[in-house]
Amino acid sequence: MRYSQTFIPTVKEVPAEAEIISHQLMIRAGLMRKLASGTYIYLPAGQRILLKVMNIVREEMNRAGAQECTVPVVQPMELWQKTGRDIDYGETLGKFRDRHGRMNVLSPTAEEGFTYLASQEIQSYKQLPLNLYQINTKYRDEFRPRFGVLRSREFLMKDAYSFHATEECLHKTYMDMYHAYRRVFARCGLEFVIVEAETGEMGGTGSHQFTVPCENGEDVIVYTEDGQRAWNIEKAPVDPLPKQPPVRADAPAEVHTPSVGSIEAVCAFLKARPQDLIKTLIYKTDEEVFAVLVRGDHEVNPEKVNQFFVGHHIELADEETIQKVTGAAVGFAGPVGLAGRVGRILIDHAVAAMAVGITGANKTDYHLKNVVPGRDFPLEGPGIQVCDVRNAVAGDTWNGKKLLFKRGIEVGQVFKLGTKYSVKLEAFFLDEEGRRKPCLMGCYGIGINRIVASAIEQSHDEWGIIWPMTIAPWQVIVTPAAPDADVMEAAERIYRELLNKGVEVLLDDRDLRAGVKFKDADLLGIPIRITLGKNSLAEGKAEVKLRSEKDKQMVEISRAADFAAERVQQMLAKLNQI
RNA sequence: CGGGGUGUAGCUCAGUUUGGCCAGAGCGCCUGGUUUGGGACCAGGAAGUCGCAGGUUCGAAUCCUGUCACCCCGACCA
Repeated sequence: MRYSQTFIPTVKEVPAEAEIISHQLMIRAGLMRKLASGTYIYLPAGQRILLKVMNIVREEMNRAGAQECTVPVVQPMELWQKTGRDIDYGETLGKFRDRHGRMNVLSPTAEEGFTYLASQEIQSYKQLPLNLYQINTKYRDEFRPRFGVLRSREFLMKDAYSFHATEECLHKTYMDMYHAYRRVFARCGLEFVIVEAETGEMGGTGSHQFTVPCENGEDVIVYTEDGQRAWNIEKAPVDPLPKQPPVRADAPAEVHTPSVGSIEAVCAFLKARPQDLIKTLIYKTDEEVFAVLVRGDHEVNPEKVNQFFVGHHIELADEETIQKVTGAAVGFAGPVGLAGRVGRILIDHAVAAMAVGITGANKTDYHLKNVVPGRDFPLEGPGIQVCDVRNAVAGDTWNGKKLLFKRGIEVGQVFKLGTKYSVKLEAFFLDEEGRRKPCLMGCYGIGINRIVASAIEQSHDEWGIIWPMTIAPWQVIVTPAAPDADVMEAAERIYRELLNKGVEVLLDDRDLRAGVKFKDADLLGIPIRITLGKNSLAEGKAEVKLRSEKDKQMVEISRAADFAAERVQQMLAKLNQI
């Protein structure tokens, strides 16, 4: 392709709207433009990259035995009402009413669509397993789109759904997909970490996330110091802390703490440290109010709490409920005398390990000091449980191994769904003995746009993007660096040779100074550049430079195309060989 | 949805506190010339209802009211 014929509008200045490097470079390199908050137009170079990623994903899905379909983006609301996800998804679910008054959903994911299909088509165990996927636009009306394409309202997702008669069969496909995912991300040139993930409200039986470590990631990865285990922070377990040696403590005493509700405020007021406090949070489900106790410097992990209320949605209680249960305003709840006033009390191990602490007094504007867990409030009894309900923090261990932390971008997730959707949408089959059973399901997602953004986050320098060969918009750029006709001619010849060899090559035939061409080539991140200048031409040589390396190499002009084509093959092979 | 911030030329921004002599700069774009291996130089030029709608005023980018959009933090998120 000739640069003069392309539409690659690069920009010098950093766009004001872009905060993180991948977002900045995607705009600066002319890959995309914003249409509205969280929605982007992909320009030709960006589109080429997306297509390359999609093709890698497609090849690996097909290799793993999944078959490609397409399910409509616009789906009837009734389908979503059957699974209850019209409610569960809340405001994030995009919907609109059509001219007939029917409500429609803009698909944020497609369990419903594929399970509907299975419910219509699958009758016998002989049809199983079945593994179907699509690569299609998804829409989520995010509260706050951000970080360019890392959290956008509209995005491309590869989503696969598998149907099985047995747990073993589900597990086999799950592992096939797991390995296919490893291949996908490796081929895209990404460094990634596989973490154990929470199955959340979906009540599934297992899940892994594929995460690209980088500063700008929204997810937190927790891993053991020996690298043997890794989790999403939502899932990461922690060892109970050692019980602190008992101290002589007087009976609990009320202290007047007017309007001092937050942890920081209490600390400042009582000259205490956050770890000396016991935080009491009041939660509710649709049928019960319960309390969670964590140390003042710890955070409740809602996913861990959720394990105790499978199938229910938990949320922080409203002011009115808190007032009713504790008899005090928000900020003054405490465990002393709380048993019996709430359905359950979950006490984090770290709280149980405390010798003495400060808590709310269940009385507005008062706290209690000298509170000794076990003495002043029970650590066991009906509805009372000491357990792991907080986020891991620096210094924590698991099985005695130190836990370390990293930020990351989630680019894929595999998930054993169980029968949640097949039961609700009646995707049943008859087994060998004629019994009617719901299909066991797995679902498997990959964020196509996120792969692109993470590749940039992970591979760039001060000049621009450095694409892995497998997903680069072009493999080679030929840059005539002088306006002379013979230089241009030599470049043309190399360009045609490369085209004939099937190399994806861009010829920078623009009437511009060499510096501008170099800047654009670097910004765009094309892996190999062949430069022709007056001097090198006089010596019969062309210069070959890898985007990822500083050094250039002089090659005989007659061999330049061959040389570059070989390098392309080597670089592709290196990424594809796994 | 709560908190903070920003809307002025295609882009990045100054000007708003203290209303008028204030429609500006750099980059980009167009024309001509010189230049030609790391975002060239000179000369000339086009380009903005100052987000939008009201209001105050002799006079509004600037003050007031409303509204919209965008960005950041938080809450939320298979």
